[in-house]
Amino acid sequence: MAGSRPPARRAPTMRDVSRLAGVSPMTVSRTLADPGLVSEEARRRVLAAVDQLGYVPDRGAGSLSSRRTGFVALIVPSLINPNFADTAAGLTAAMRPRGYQPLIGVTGYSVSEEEVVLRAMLSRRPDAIVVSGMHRSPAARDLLARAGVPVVEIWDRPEAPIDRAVGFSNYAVGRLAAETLVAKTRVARTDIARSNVARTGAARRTEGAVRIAGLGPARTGETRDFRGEERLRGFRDGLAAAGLADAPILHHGSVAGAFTQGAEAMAALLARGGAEAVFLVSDIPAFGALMECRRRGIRVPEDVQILGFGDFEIGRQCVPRLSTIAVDAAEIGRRTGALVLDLLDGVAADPAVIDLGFSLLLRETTVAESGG
Amino acid sequence: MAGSRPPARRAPTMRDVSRLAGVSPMTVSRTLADPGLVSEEARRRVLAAVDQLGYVPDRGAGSLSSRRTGFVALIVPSLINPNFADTAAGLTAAMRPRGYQPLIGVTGYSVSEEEVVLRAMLSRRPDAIVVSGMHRSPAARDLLARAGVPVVEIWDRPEAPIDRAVGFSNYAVGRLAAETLVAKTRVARTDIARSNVARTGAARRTEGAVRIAGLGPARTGETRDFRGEERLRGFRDGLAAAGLADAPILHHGSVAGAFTQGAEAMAALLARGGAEAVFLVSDIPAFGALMECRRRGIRVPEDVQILGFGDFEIGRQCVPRLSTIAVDAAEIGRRTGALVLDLLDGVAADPAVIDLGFSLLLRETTVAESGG
DNA sequence: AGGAAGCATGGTACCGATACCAAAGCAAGC
DNA sequence: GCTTGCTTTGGTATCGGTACCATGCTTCCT
Repeated sequence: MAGSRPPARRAPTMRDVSRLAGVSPMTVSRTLADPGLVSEEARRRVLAAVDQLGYVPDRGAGSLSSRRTGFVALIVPSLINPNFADTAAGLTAAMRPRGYQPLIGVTGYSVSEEEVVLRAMLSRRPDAIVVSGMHRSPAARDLLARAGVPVVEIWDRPEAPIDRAVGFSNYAVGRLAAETLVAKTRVARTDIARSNVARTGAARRTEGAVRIAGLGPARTGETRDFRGEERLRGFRDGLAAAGLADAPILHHGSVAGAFTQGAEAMAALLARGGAEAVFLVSDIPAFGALMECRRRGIRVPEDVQILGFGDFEIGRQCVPRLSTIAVDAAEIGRRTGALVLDLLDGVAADPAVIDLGFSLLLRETTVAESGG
Repeated sequence: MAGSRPPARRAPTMRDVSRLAGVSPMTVSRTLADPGLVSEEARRRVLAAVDQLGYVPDRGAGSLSSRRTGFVALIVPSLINPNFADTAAGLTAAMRPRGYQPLIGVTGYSVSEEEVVLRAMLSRRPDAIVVSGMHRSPAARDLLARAGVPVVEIWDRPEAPIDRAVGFSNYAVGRLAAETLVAKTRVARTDIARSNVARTGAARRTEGAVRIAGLGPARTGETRDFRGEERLRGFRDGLAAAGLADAPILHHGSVAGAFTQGAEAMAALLARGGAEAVFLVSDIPAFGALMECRRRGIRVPEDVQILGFGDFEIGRQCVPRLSTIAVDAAEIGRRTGALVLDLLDGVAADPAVIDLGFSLLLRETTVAESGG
């Protein structure tokens, strides 16, 4: 009958293989771990026995003895966020050929949950730990510092890393966003003045205070998007440096359902009088904001310019294509994987902090450079 | 200096805790596993020692002895696909409160890779295995059947499950898609005839053969999206049942970069004369197709109706909102988690195959029911 | 020829927890 | 008072591998 399992007869062990092959268990172990150590003849017999029995080694048992588990803990806020999914995929791809298995822990952006997840990971004795961001509870930081294995903080650029870091400065992303929108607003006004369009909205925009807004996560509550907050902080500072200290910065709620949050934040901004240009801390809410504009017949970029962050696939595909500040999420994963492998091999030549940087991708939700 | 780790002094063991607390290791073990078994006094002393030493039990060692690892293997084609990410999140949420750790394996839709990943998982001796879909290599199926632990196939509705299954019939989804588009095409023609619009394209559509198309994955190659293929098969059969056996079914390539694939497939379809209505096997390429239409000034749903699958967040947010056939990906994960817990507790009351069904969500990329 | 060095193999002692059984301590029942 | 049974605790073996050391044999060198 479907649904029944064979009575769980014990899986064959190395001892079973060794008996069948007529060698000692040690020879079986060596054959599987480093075939070069055993004779051609022994290897042949062992592999035949492995095949015949369908033997799959128990790495848990091996780990206990060798004190290497082959696990790499990866703790991220969410797997739904394509950025972290990409990073997880990149890390996995880099490490699986060497037999490492990622242990993925998801915190749901919760500070307290990170600690719980971290404890669960540590009980599996990972050979290395990869965590996102640089902000965490003191207890969590302490657990990491005492873990006795390589620790890599990713997706940020800590001043004082616990051990290593692979990422970029979220604060600098925000600064660049501010500078970009300040410049683009100037371009837009020039274009409008030059083309002498008599539309009310456009006409109004060529005079008066520059209106640039930022939309990002709230800085309170149990769930926190610290990296988004950093970008928003950099953005605010960047605007202040350009003399726009009173620019509206609107905060939306929890990071879950980010599409909707972007739409709602944009609606709130419009209710407050709108803006000429808006920075959103992620492409996901930026897409939501873009769609909100479309629903209301607000033209992008003519009426409102939109700048996102992350270079998500969705921003490349939508119409108009989203201008964004790009980071290579998969590369963060791959680079972290390579670094971890080096550290585990004792070949740690890299600097403590690897800054992968970011790049500005001006597409269709910001205005083009003023021609001539 | 940043980047240096403390010399990896051995982590404290249960023995260290027992010495500090003045009890035997067994009492420590019991305190942690089932506190009700030890006296108030002993429990207090043990917990204090645990706290003082920062002891984290080694579950690998425990597993070896108890023959329960607390791992649940989850093998999916991709984590980038939000559907599987949602399912993974749902499964994780359901199982973590009971101390189970998901071991996520990603196959990249590759048949041969699934076998490799499965072997890697088996070497960790998971207490249960969850795999997506029902199509796999004979060797992989054999490994699963002999694993000696509960096996749950998800995201499909196998006739002969290896053990258990939680999902829905992808074939039936395709049939429903066909029926839906046949009906919707009739509605659209009626509307157009009634409103007497003189537009060339519209006029042409009220006569001649119904043109309904399907866009989905190729059925060859090393990477296969079997579930998408099933939906497309059901769609083709559904059209044939409606007398449209010669409807164009276009296949796109690898499942990676599905946004672009949808756009390209739509472009190819338009090059072949277009269609009145199109079914795409996932919302991701459906969104790509929708944007391709927008780039070309083709109106949706007036000129082309689009129906997707999956009810992804993106389809809820985009303009126009995507009509789709919805499945609850997170619920598949949660339900699977609950089933696995029951099986591990020996409370297996559920039927071998749990069909969660699906539902039709008619939003804005298909025409509304004809008024009156 | 004698000894050093290297290769292939095996034996033994763990790794750090839990299962299982034994036993001590104590209260209740006759 | 002694047995019975429950609660609480501890000792010992073991889970399935690998580290480490020892051994037998061959090869090569002086």
